[in-house]
Amino acid sequence: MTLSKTAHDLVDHWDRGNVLAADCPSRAILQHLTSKWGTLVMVTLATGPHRFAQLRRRITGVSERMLAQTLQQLEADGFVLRVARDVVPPHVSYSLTPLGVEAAAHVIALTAWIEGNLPRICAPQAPVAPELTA
Amino acid sequence: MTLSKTAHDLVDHWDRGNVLAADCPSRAILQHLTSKWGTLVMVTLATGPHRFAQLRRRITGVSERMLAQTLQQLEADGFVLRVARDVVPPHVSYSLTPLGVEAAAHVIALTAWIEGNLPRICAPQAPVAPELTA
DNA sequence: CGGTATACTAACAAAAATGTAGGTACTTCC
DNA sequence: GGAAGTACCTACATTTTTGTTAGTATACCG
Repeated sequence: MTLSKTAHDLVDHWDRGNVLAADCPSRAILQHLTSKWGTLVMVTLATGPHRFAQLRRRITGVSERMLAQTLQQLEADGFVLRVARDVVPPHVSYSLTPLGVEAAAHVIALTAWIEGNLPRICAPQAPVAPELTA
Repeated sequence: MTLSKTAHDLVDHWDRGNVLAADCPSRAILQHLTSKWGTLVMVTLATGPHRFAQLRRRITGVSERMLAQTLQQLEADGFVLRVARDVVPPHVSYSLTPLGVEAAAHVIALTAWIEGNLPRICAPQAPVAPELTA
């Protein structure tokens, strides 16, 4: 009986993820973490807990809607922790969970590499491709 | 004259990127690398050169259109190299440039972490959030 | 000779992401 | 007292992304 299917393990046979498989849950997680704002939220929260408005000010360009949505998603995935104090002018604090800290380490490595190598990346090729710029 | 603006350096004063700034070019690069298919293409090409149809078969779920678009973008950014042999049934080979190899290392670290920790991520929380699942 | 494969592009359509505006309930600052 | 700040949500509008279908020129397989 060593090859039982254990049927429930992870909703499916994904005891180990495979992002190249379209229906593997790992792909959804990857999308959340690498979404336009998800990455930036992770990077920012890695520097310490932030309040909603505070995040919004640091991450230039996010709308309230997108920030809220992104935070909820990351919270659902277990990467960020939301702590709300029930006071009258609302006070909510967002921070990374232990799992979030691990994940953040990787996205930070990527963003840091990009930031540090921007000159190399922008310089040579990339002749201002007309429509691919955006 | 040590503080000249050198006006062109990087289209702007971005000698070092800052993804938190909305108009910093690093943010666009980040988007390309972390786009839905961009990440998967990088991961796949990191295992060696691939032809178009080959990539399409390995990355489950991409449409031809998206794959072509993604490849062009990554090529413009200087991460992938496209080599076309002008033969009648077209033969094109895609591979990572040295810059691409460096970038790929980071996205691979992230995807590998996710794949390896899927049980931890899916297990506890994430009670199948109704609409955030997708 | 008909079907399949290659590497795409163009045109059109549908779906998903994102932005905007307005509202809430109450407090602090000027 | 009026303005601004807090942390959001809801509805609506727009933008972006993604998918679908068809087409190209030619060669190989049976």
